[in-house]
Amino acid sequence: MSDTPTPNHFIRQIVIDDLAHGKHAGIATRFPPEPNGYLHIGHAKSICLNFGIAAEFNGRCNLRFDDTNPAKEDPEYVTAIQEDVQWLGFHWAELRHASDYFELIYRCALKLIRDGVAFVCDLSAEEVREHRGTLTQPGRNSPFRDRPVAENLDLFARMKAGEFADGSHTLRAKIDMSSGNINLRDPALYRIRKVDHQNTGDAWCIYPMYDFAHVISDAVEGITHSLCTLEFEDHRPLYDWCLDQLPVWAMPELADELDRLGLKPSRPRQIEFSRLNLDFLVMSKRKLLTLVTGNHVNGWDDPRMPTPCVAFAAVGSPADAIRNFIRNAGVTKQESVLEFSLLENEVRNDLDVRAERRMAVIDPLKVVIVNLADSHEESLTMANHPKDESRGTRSVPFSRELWIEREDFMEVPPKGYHRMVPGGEVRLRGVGIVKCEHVVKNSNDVVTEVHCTLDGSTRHGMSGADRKVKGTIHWVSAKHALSAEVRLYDRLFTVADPDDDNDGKTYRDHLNPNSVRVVNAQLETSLARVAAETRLQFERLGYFVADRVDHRADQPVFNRICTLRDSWAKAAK
RNA sequence: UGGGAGAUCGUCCAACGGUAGGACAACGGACUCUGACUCCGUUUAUCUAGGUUCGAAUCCUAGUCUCCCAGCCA
Repeated sequence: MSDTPTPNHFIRQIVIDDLAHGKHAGIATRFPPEPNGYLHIGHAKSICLNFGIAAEFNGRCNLRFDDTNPAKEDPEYVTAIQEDVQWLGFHWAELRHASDYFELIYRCALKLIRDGVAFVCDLSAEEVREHRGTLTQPGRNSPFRDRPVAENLDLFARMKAGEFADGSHTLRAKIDMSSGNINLRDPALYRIRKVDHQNTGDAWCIYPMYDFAHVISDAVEGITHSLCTLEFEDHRPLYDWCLDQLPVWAMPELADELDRLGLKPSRPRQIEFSRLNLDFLVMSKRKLLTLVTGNHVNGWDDPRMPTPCVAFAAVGSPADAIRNFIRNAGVTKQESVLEFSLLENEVRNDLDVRAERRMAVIDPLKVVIVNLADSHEESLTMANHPKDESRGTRSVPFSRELWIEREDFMEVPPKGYHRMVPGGEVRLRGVGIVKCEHVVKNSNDVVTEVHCTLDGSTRHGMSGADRKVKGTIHWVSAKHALSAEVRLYDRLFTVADPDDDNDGKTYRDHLNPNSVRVVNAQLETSLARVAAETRLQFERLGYFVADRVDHRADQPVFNRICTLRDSWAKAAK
């Protein structure tokens, strides 16, 4: 979609160099989510990176579910994740599961045992922890570390056969209990979990750990560049150890299974990059889940959630804007927190060109044009887009009584105020210049009506129409107005870093009580005809989208995507 | 006190021994039938200290700060 050149970054450069040196015939990447939750905008970076690199260099990118922990996973998430990837505009070469490779991974484990570099350990989780040592002290060998190969083979077969209880045995790599890198202190490769798996059912009761399954999955799929986030940096030595021990591209005992699955293995390289973080948001799955279960938001598709497909689609952010935002954010190993305004900027840029304009009044105040007849009624023709004639025009009914935005009138204006004031003039968008002649108040001194006269010589198309006035305000004909529910969303948290609990407060203490405001708005009539999910600009207010599920012609519901930039509000504050 | 990684405007990203540049933000101005969009301008940065070099963000040395790791999670 973008016509700007792809910005370079260190991973892209590695790929370019690898290709230039003939290291690979073609490049292959993968996006490997665990189906244990919904994706959020942080994942979108990985999606854009992996699929983007593959697309740019005519490679392939698989969508692979890293489903090695059946207790936490659910098919609901595998469906949702696929939708997210597609919503972002990407297509996978193959849809795979790590669980597709359980047989291959099992045979790899067998080789490790035969080669004397893996053993069955009878230690409990607690005991393993005690043997592991600490960050500064080396661990101690398991008493089962030197079991003979035959015994390991037998025990591992019995683990697989279901003879042992969960947690009673593990298969562990035999590496180095004194390593400064804790991942190398004889890490677990397999554990027993007698639970059904969302993809393989009850076929297995032993499941490979991430470190073991992921590297083999990468290798058998022929992934050339295995891109992951920074926290896996110190797993890389284990990743490479597995590759050294298990040249899956040259293991005869894997041939039939590889063939069955149509796989062509090669040696992958792991490269780490920093996560995408946004201020005023939390990203951890646990915290997001709490927001949902604690009813702080209305479900995973609440527009305030940082989830890409469900929430961004719900709130109407175009996928293009998300992709541009991520492209502009770059790829580095530096940990960073992006300002939310970067995202908003992309959304506004995108919507400014694509969204048609309409008028809506969110906080109505009655205006009566006293020099028009009671029965006055006409139809004005207004452009749908100020910079794109091809978007056509629409007719907007105009009559004697209108709604304007309450904040567009002030009895005692501050200096610099360009809108309607007693005795002052202002332009009604598409109509002409009106002068405020009189104000009606109720017993509480609240303004209930503003009476104006319309200067006929300034009507649209007349010679006086060019006369300058400071302000132009939007309006809706009261007689024709459509009453509608409009949901005004704001940021979910009041502080830039809700995760910071140094002051003793948690992210829950920083929830914005006004993150959503539901109002009854008055819309121009044409808005009855828009389809759900249509994105529009309500002039001077912001970008809005017709709610994908709740919007109906007879009962319109719009969500605010974001406001327009408002330099007056800023100056007035 | 172990292992791994990272430090450039307020924020993010460039600069790969040769003028520290861009985006966003902020500020000022122009334009405007959206206080939008657009346009113009301004402010602000190389973690510190040494060294090498005609020349250092970049190379070397020594510090400092930040992040990650002690799941049979990923």
